[in-house]
Amino acid sequence: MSANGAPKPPVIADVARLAGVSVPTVSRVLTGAARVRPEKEQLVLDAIAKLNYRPSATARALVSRQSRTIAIVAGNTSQYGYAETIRGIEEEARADGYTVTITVVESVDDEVVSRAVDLVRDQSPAGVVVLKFDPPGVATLNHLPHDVPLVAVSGVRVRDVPQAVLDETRAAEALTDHLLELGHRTVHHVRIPPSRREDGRTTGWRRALKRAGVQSPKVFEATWSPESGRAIGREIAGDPEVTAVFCGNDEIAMGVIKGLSDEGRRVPEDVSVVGFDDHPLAAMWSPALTTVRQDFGGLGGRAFELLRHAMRGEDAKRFSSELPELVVRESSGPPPAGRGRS
Amino acid sequence: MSANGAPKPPVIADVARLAGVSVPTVSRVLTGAARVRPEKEQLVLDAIAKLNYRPSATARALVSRQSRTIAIVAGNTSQYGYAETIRGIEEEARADGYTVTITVVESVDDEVVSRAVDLVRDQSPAGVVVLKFDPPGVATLNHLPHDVPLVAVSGVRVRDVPQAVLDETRAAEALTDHLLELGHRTVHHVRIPPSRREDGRTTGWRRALKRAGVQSPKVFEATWSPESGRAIGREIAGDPEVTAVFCGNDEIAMGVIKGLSDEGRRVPEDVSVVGFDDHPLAAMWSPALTTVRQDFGGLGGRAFELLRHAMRGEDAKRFSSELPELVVRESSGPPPAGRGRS
DNA sequence: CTGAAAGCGCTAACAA
DNA sequence: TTGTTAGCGCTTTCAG
Repeated sequence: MSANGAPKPPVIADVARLAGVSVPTVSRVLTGAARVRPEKEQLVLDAIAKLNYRPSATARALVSRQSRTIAIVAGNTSQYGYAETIRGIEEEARADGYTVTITVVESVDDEVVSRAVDLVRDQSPAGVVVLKFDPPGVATLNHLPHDVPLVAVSGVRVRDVPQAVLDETRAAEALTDHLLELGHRTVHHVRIPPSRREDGRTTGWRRALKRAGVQSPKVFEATWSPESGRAIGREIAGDPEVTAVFCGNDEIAMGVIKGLSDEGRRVPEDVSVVGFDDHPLAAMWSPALTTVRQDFGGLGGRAFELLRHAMRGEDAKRFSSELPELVVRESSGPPPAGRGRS
Repeated sequence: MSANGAPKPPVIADVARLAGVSVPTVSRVLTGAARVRPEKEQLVLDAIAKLNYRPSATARALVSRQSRTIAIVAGNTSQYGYAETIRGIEEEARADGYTVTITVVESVDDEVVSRAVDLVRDQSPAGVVVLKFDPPGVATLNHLPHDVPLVAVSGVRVRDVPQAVLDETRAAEALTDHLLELGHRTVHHVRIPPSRREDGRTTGWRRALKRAGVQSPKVFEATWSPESGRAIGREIAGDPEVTAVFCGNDEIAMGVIKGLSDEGRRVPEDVSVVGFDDHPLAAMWSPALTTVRQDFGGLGGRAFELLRHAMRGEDAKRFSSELPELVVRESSGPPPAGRGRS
């Protein structure tokens, strides 16, 4: 138990000693905060290499009052869109030497939200990205301290916070237009749990319908589970008025198609069904799904980009939007004979 | 710029002052390290509440040399199994007041791996969970310092490190047996990228075949993308010998089915196809997928459980295994007439 | 350009 | 039981 008890990692003082300089000098070459005579700098560099020294992130965080950490707050992490967005953020952050933490907020319950907020604050992160695709995300966003760089990621723009969005509203319009152009009289909508009163997907659908002069029919409410889509599919199978359905995401669309086929209705011959996201399995589905491609990974990357600006204190870029691309495949087609627009 | 420059968060000294006690006393009630007279304790508690004080995790980490952070290392994060496992870990960890960080290792490249290892070390995490479902995970595991509590998560057991596993080998055997019992002469296998020479899924398949006295046919190699499964499906569509296919995961199975149907072959009438994982969409598929249910979320939870033991220094629990459950649905059936076992 | 001194917020050791 | 004194490893004044 002498020279052996765990080979403690080298600290800055060890480097200084080995290089024959003072601790602050080592610090200076580490941070580049001030110029150091080249020869000494080399000595320090050699010592660092020799000892395989790494500065303590913790100590740095203590003195600078912030860590090289980005906190991601999300209401969900395993859902495709969330997972991909997180991956995108992590990738960019890692390239910049940041570590990302994940904090999930499971509900809008005050207790839960404030616990999550505390967890985030305790990390004194250099920045925070909140995925506000759902109510928990939104709730948390509102309780987060405003003294730390913050960006939100979502489908619709709000004020106050820099934001990376996918223009879901316009994408939903395009999708609805596509169905209308195929000759359908109207388009029904199955929505996923909205992040607030109404999401861009629903708004875009409504807008396209209005522009075409048709009144929006009653909205069907799905959960995040494909099973809920299936139930709705079964339900609408009996209604001949329904010839086109726009679903909140691909997974729900798959469920709806399943439910429809449970009842013997064919897609797209009897009813057209379109999704949203271009899930990796969308093209594998039978029929292959017509949908809209969302680059969630890129969205995450753009969010980090915005955050980087905010962390630098540059207030310039506060908004980054992108229009998803319409992908027409097999699940959409003209309405059955006699049921189209006159 | 006087009493206004950002309302700095209260520190322990503020609490001590307000409560009229010394700083260490506050620390004592915070940590419970030593008994404090109840009346003073109350004073401290009041002050803490009044100031809305939260101890600095950073300062604590500096002195204790470790943070309330769990680092998760993974080769992938958006894939269903990974994402769910991560969710499971995070959930348990959060309940214990830990924050989780994600570090992804994109390849087995030395540079990449050591960068990831550094990123992890810099956090001085209280523990590390590595998802060694793939080569990058395995590679990183081997380079991680052994002086921090570590647990691995995977499908097969290895020595040295505490581990939470799903018994994929036995599950694969059960699935293969199921196909054999249906009357198929042999079962073909499409595998996903293995974490090492061979994974449990492949081993179990081989073992079941051997037990049945049939030689294992050539293995088809898929990537993580369903598209690769589709290509393989098209390829095997022409081979009448192939009547049953066991795929490395559900997504690949969906791809294979798509490829088969591209070529006009029906599932399960012409060929049976089974997957692995019980993906949320497996039941929505047409035909609904026969597969094996894996509780990835639970797996993550058990991994954290193991880690908690390791962090406490208890060396007791070092292994946690669970047998996935066979789920027979529609994609498997007897071989076509004349092509079954004599 | 460089070193000595101070201090980030907290816990641990030591007296009292 | 409690306060005083030392640091944890680093960056930041401040002299020189």
